[in-house]
Amino acid sequence: MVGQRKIRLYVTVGQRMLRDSLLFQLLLNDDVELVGESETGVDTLNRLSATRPGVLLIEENLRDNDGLTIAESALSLQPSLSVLLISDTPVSTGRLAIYLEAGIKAVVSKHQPVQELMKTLLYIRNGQVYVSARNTAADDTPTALAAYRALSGREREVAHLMASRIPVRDIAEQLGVSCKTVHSYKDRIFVKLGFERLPELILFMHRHQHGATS
Amino acid sequence: MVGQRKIRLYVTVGQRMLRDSLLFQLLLNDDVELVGESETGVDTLNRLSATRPGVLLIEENLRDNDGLTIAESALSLQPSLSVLLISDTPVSTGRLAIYLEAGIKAVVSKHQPVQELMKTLLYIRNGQVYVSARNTAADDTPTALAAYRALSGREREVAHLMASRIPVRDIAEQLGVSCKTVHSYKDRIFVKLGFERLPELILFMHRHQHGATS
DNA sequence: CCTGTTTGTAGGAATTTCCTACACGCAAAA
DNA sequence: TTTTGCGTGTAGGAAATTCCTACAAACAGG
Repeated sequence: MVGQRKIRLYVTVGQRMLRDSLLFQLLLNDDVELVGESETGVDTLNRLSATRPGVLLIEENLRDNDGLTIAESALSLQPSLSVLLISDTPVSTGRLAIYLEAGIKAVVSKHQPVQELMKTLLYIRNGQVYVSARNTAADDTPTALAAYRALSGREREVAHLMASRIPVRDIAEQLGVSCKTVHSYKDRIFVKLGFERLPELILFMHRHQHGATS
Repeated sequence: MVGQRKIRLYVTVGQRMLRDSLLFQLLLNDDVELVGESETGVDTLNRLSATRPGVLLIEENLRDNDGLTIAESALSLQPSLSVLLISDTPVSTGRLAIYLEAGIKAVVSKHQPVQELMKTLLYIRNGQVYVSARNTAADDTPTALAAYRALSGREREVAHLMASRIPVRDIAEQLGVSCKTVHSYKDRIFVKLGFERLPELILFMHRHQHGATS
């Protein structure tokens, strides 16, 4: 129901730290199967036929070459490949058009939240093109913010407590309800905000004041 | 026993994607409390006194200023601050000396694995200086690799299966042991390799061939 | 041969995740 | 105004996970 087969992912990102942290995120999703990774463009092209990825996640600026160029070569080698480009700067409409023209399925800028990357990845998994609503930076979590405002009172309380790392059992005690109930809130909050785990909530709450305890 | 109080962390990283993904990692640790984040140096200095962080994680190259300069200003404002600099390039000994001279507690390069960041953060939490064994890149996971070789046969089997995302219950079945046993292996593997969750193992296994299924 | 460590195996308790349930209240529809 | 329906506060169950502890057989030294 979720989607289709696993995403055979190849990642080409120069800096280890970024590559690692993106991978740690992406690999949390069961549907993502890492088939290869490189730091450079040529290496990527060399290993392409051996790894046969379904999606290539590639940085725009590689030290040996332009990600776009590499992507084009990769596409000619394996036309079924879905390429997701990670650009260093927000992408203008004009530039986006060039990318799409080249056969790239989506572009995400490094100025967008990580979650965008995962979302985009899921969208393009089957070869569809995906143009993010707003790669012009400016507004971050419009969706999540709206969703937050839609939380009920109780849900907000729990969200706030959770973001403060108060253990479920203590929250339950403080609110005078059972742990089960708190878990229910937790589930609902996560579903409503579209989060998967605590750090996302912590960060989100931190970024949006989220007011006082009560 | 673990350590001391929580780490009041301030993060200054320009690109949202990197900042987010680092934060998601760091916030997985209960001891890390995010007190603030900025994209720029001046903003960081402005918010310093209001947030009173214990550790400042700051990029070397900020768009408005040099991370080192900002760090120095921050240190003069709040001498107790532990600064952890994230450099874009591997750090030479000479450069390291300059940094330490300036009062910075540690430097991690973007070419090092993310885990280094967390490790370093924990080390410097109380103001100690921490010089990573090898920021000269070259060898990645020397520790983990050695640890991997030290795994017992059964442990390797389980590690391999887990890295393939085979569910615990299936692994148990395949090996003809109880789920509990598989969990024990899992625990031991994670302890031995120093990992915290599955993506780390998956990535590690992927990077080290680790041979066939059996 | 005695002893300490590793390895294969597993149990228990507490927590978490993922669902389902259900009464109540408010709101829109009829 | 009566009905129908959705959101909200509350909670239970099943399965999975985490974190410990246990323990016998194998092995490694001394």
